[in-house]
Amino acid sequence: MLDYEKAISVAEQKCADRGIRFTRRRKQVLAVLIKADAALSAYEIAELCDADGDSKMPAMSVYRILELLQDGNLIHRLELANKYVSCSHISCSHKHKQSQFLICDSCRHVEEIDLSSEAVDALRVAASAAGFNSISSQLEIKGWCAQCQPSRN
Amino acid sequence: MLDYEKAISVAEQKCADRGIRFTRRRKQVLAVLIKADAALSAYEIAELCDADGDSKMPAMSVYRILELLQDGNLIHRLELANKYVSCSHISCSHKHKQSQFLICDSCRHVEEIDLSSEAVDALRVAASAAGFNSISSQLEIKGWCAQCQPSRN
DNA sequence: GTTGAAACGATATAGTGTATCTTTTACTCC
DNA sequence: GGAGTAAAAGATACACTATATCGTTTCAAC
Repeated sequence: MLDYEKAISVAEQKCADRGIRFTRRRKQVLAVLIKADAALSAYEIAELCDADGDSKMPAMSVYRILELLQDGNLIHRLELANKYVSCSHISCSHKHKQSQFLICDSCRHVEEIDLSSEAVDALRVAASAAGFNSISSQLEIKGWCAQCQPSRN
Repeated sequence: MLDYEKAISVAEQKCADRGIRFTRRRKQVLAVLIKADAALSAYEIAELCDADGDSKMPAMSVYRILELLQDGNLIHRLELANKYVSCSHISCSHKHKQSQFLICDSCRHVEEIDLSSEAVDALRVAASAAGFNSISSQLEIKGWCAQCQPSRN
């Protein structure tokens, strides 16, 4: 899990750089995602904000804020399963054009990994052979983490 | 695109083997998927059945039939994009435990490919290093086919 | 304080999918 | 051929994910 305090301060700085506010709502959403350390749906995020805070978080706000956080590279949207996860590189200077995710099909824990360039090249070659000139910079792979044994395949 | 007649006859045989009927509705859904040669949503399939046939195809029936066809390994469900596609191996004896798909983000054309064992191994190794003991037997990769240039990444 | 843009709230609605119950179809047994 | 039976299909309701739109609030600059 990320260093929470550091991630929040980085997020504050990034918002300042973009000339936008890092409001209570935005902080709530990011905090929930960081603390969850798993992929959450927008509505799950709203519920956790409700539980955490004082006032009700509308789902619409969550969607707006998720989009904003995504534009700031603070979170990622996982298309497999329609869920969202905090970027594991918020608080490091590491630039990453590519995003690769392992998603546990059981507990939804997400690991953001760096595939070897050989592995990525192998995918590109296979894609090229099948007539695909380019592949997405985001790769999502479902699996089962060490804590969860595969129940199905 | 698949040999339509052959694929249908194989599907008939597979249903007979399972002791279930290959009804008009089931044939309609499979036929639409084979002829489309692209990933379709359940509701798109229903619409195409409507256009093709004489009576209205209810969406619920489509979902039921898709599940049944999937159980018979006649089609695949693509979780990226919530769409369905006919199995490219319907009419060949080729057994495939693994399924790997390239999905064009623009035209939704799907290629079912066979990754080299080296590429798959590289993914497994990376997953293992990140604490994932096993990965899904279905891999979905978004990209852009030769006809569609990448508009975004 | 006024103003204006950003942020948020609220409602409506579209798309995807599941649950449940009823009706129809088709096969078997007589 | 007709009744009984189970599979298949129809129909309705509803949950979840997501977007569109419009009104309201907040906050910083002036």
